[in-house]
Amino acid sequence: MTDTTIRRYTSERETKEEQTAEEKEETAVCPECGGSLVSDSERGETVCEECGLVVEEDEIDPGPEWRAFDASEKDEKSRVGAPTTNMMHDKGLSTNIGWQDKDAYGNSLSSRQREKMQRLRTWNERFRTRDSKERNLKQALGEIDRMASALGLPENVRETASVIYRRALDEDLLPGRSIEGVSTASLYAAARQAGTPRSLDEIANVSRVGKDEIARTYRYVVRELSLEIQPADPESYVPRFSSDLDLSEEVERRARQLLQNAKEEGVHSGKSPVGLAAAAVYAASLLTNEKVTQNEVSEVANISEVTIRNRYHELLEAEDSVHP
DNA sequence: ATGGTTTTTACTGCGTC
DNA sequence: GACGCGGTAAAAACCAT
Repeated sequence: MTDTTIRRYTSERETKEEQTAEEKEETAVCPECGGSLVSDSERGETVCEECGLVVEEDEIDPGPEWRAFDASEKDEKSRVGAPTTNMMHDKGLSTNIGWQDKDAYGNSLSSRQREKMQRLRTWNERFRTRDSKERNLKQALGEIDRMASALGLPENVRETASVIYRRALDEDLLPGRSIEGVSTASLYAAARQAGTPRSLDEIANVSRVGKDEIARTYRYVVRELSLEIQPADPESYVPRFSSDLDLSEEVERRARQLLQNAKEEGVHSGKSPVGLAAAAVYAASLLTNEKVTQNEVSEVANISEVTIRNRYHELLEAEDSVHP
């Protein structure tokens, strides 16, 4: 690294001291060979140009964290100013009006002035939070949209999800939770409400937050907004699975029938709806001679083959006891 | 935290192509 | 021999308490 780079780091605020210090360093000589020394601020070392001897190590780099190539980058990357944070809706950049009722010189304000400042504080706060909610919403809706299209969910589900999110926002459910998490939970809830459920795993795959956080947030949102969401109906998975497996309408119809019988027999309780649906599709494919393997079904349903086996036996038993 | 239930994992044996 | 299928035991995950 040459000294031109060093200059660039500090060009804006080069002071006399820095310049003289720099010159002193460059005119210093290597104790080994007498060659001139060069400081490499990127490595934090001072080395001899001639023999490569490292004279100083672990120096502190006085420059900004990264190289800046133009004025705007310099603004972003300089060490000056309060750190921005995502913890606050506006990254901590908005204006706050102090509470002390002092002017810039520290003198107390007249009562008239005090009232004025109080009104300003009130309005400032109002605008700021309204803006923040809108920004928040905008981001969340974008996120919901992204995930919904990734999952192939229709328009009405997105609508429902945004409504849920908006309610969560209005009820002040957001503090302490991430926008990502709440929007994902809203989408999950909406998909279930609309009868086109996606499993937690599928949702987690397209979301930026992990499965457990989604589940936690989902429970919370459902409870706080007292949303009524029934456990997913196995039948609602059937169309998706059968179309993923290129199966006919006939199979789909048969699978539904199996599930309805099972429902009347009360076979499913506590069993995962996805497993039931997968088993029904598999059983139906056998009954209609459009065989798919257990493995294929387990792939599209994200369920183990063992579960499919267990469930489809139960389904067939239920079918027998209803039918001849 | 705990215990009961369900699901998954891993392994095995059997029959078929 | 690879594949599909069935079964089992033990581990892991889930859920209500």
